[in-house]
Amino acid sequence: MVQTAPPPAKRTAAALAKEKRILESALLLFSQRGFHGTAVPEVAKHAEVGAGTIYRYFENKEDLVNAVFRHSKNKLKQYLLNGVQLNAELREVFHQFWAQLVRFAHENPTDFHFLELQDHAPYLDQTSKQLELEVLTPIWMFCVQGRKQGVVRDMPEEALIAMIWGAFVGLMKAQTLGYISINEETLEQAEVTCWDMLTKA
Amino acid sequence: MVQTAPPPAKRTAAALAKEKRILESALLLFSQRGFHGTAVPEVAKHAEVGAGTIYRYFENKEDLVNAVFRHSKNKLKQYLLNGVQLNAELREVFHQFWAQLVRFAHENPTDFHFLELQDHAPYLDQTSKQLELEVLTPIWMFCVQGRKQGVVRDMPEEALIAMIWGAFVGLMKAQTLGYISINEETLEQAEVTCWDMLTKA
Amino acid sequence: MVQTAPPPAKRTAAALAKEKRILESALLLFSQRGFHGTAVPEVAKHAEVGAGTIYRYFENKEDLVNAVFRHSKNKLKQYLLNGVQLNAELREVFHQFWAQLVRFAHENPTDFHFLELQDHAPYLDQTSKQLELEVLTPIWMFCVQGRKQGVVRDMPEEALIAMIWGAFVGLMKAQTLGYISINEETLEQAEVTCWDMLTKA
Amino acid sequence: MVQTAPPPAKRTAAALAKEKRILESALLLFSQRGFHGTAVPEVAKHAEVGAGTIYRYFENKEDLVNAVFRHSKNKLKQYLLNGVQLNAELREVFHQFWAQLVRFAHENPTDFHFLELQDHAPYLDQTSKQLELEVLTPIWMFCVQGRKQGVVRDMPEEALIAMIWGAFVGLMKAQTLGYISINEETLEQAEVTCWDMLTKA
DNA sequence: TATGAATGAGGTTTCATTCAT
DNA sequence: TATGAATGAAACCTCATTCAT
Repeated sequence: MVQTAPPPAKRTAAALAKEKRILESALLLFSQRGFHGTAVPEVAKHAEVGAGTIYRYFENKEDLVNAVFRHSKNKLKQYLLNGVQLNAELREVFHQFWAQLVRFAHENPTDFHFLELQDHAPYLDQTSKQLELEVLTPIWMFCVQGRKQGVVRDMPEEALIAMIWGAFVGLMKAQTLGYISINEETLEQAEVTCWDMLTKA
Repeated sequence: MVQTAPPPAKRTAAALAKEKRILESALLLFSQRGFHGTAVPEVAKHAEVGAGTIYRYFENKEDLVNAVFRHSKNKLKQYLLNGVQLNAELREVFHQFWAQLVRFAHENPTDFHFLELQDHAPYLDQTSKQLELEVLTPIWMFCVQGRKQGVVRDMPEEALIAMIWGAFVGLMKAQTLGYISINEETLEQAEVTCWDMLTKA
Repeated sequence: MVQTAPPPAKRTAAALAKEKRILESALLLFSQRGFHGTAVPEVAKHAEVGAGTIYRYFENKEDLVNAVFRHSKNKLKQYLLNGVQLNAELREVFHQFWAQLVRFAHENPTDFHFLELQDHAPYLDQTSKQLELEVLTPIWMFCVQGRKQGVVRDMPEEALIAMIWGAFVGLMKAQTLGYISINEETLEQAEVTCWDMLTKA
Repeated sequence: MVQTAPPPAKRTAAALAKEKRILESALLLFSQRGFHGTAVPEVAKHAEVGAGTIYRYFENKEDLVNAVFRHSKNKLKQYLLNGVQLNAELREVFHQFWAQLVRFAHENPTDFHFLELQDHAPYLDQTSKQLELEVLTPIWMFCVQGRKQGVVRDMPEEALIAMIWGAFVGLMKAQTLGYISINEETLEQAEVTCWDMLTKA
């Protein structure tokens, strides 16, 4: 064979790298200025590609933001799915959930900021909305289990989850906005506080 | 002189009414589509004034959104200042804070949505940022008092406040997004939960 | 009355004049370069208005080209409706039709060029397509009448009309492209030729 | 040397086939959407070649459309040159011209549509414009001959040709636009009509 | 030679702001 | 003072053309 086919992996690799740069740039700018406040050419410039190139990878701006959303949400999902052993003792499971949330927010501050500080509803498509629910599933199952064991506080699980999640987000947001500075100790106290939300008589 | 200036009181009244309409329209649209997603002419149309009129009351779009922000935040401030007797017993004070928050969110859903579901940092001016802190002052004082009495959980007040506030916002957000439906009972259970967050184990 | 309302006619007059300038500029450029070959800002520049102004008068480019089409087609319709006495003798009616066509093409060369030398189908809306048929109605009625009187050649009227119309267009097109130069005499000979197309051997 | 140049004959054959595919695709799309309405990458996709490949065969888009034009016009030229015996009797020659036109339009509807329903002037180069005239030459000679024999109507040949051609085009256009449906009989009646245009006293 | 990913100029359209009325 | 028509910069997106592979 004189003319070997070019390794498809290579072409794909370059394309994937470029797509990744675009997604990362979009995530950063969207998280800073919001969807409407971010211009596609700005994303292109930050990703060091031509403006038109973005439209080879994403149908339009809305498709792009959905891709960013899904990417971040999937990352979060992995943290919660892989880092938590659901068959452990309840107190331990909650501890692991908390630790994973902290790890996610620490290792991916931009993703966290993007996911929590915006009202995504207007541009999310069905797939993205579905994903949003999926992420909460393990937490919800954990609550149901706790309820059965009589450990979880007597109120609708969904409301409890929303409050605990909101407490965590509030903590992170306060830090981002510079209202507080969080250290290890505070984080552990916060974890206890949230466990108490979930359970205390 | 054929055209006498109208009595200043009347002019002021009419002007104030017009400014109010502009602020209300801006609040509504900003809360629905965000700052960048809202066009000034749209605000004018909704307020039933000419597009140019808005620029007689506000320097530019950014000035407008700051005015909206301050207006909503001041409203919230009033709820927390006027509706709470700080010299009452701690448990009761917290109960009143909670009731006022609920009342505010219930009576001013658009203001609440606008204040909590957006990342305002990019366009808020110094005055607005100052106001943001002021609103928290009574709550902060309440916490400090509780700390002195040994009732409040042992962790930084600012972090505690951020978490409790976040829990409330999370609850409201979940309702807005349609994840849960909140009734009186759930709200009371949520209040207890937050009190448990605040107080020692 | 101290402050008379501004004469609405005046405001309307200015707006109408501007709309007219836009329509005329669009007609000229569309007729020269076609729909896709003409940029909206070019039209704006030629009409001496801002690019955005066009979108105050027309929803979008397609709406604009439809307005141009209808304007030109209506003009043609008036020539054929007003300038022809349908109750005259057949030979005379045809003569008048011809004269009106010639007058229209002579007095509105750009309209004629636009209407005949483009394939409008892809962007015409229903109203415009309807209008296209209306213009042919008087001619069609004339043919039917001639058929009854046994004067018109024995073949489908629609085909006959298409051929006569095509012959006229071909004549004008040849002149526009510089293949021939038409004088009064030739036009009259052409008229006779078309009458001969219409009538029996 | 591992990679020897392919035999020139083979290369030429493959290249010719590819060029043909490009020309056919361009013809189809240009005829449907016009020059400015057709994107070069679309042509490439339809021809199943890379976008860059087109630029190995044609300098640019304008060069491509000229090639398409010449190709179609040459095809038409062949129909008129090869299918007509100019030394036959006049009535018969005309009949053959007509038959060839019909055959061309029937066998090459896309070419016919492309050639007649667009205003090519803006992008045709000199060679193409020259060709346009060449096609008419046999018809013109036929007219001159007829004139000598006193059979052709007394008016400028060029005008007559333009009208007859226009009549034929009008007939085809009406069919394409769905205004009429043409059968064998109508076509023959149309032929007689055009002969009458050419000759009738 | 053939490809098609990449580009950026330029297309259509929107909108913050101005200004004549 | 109030208006809203007008503007043009800038948004989103397309596409003729190039060039590394």
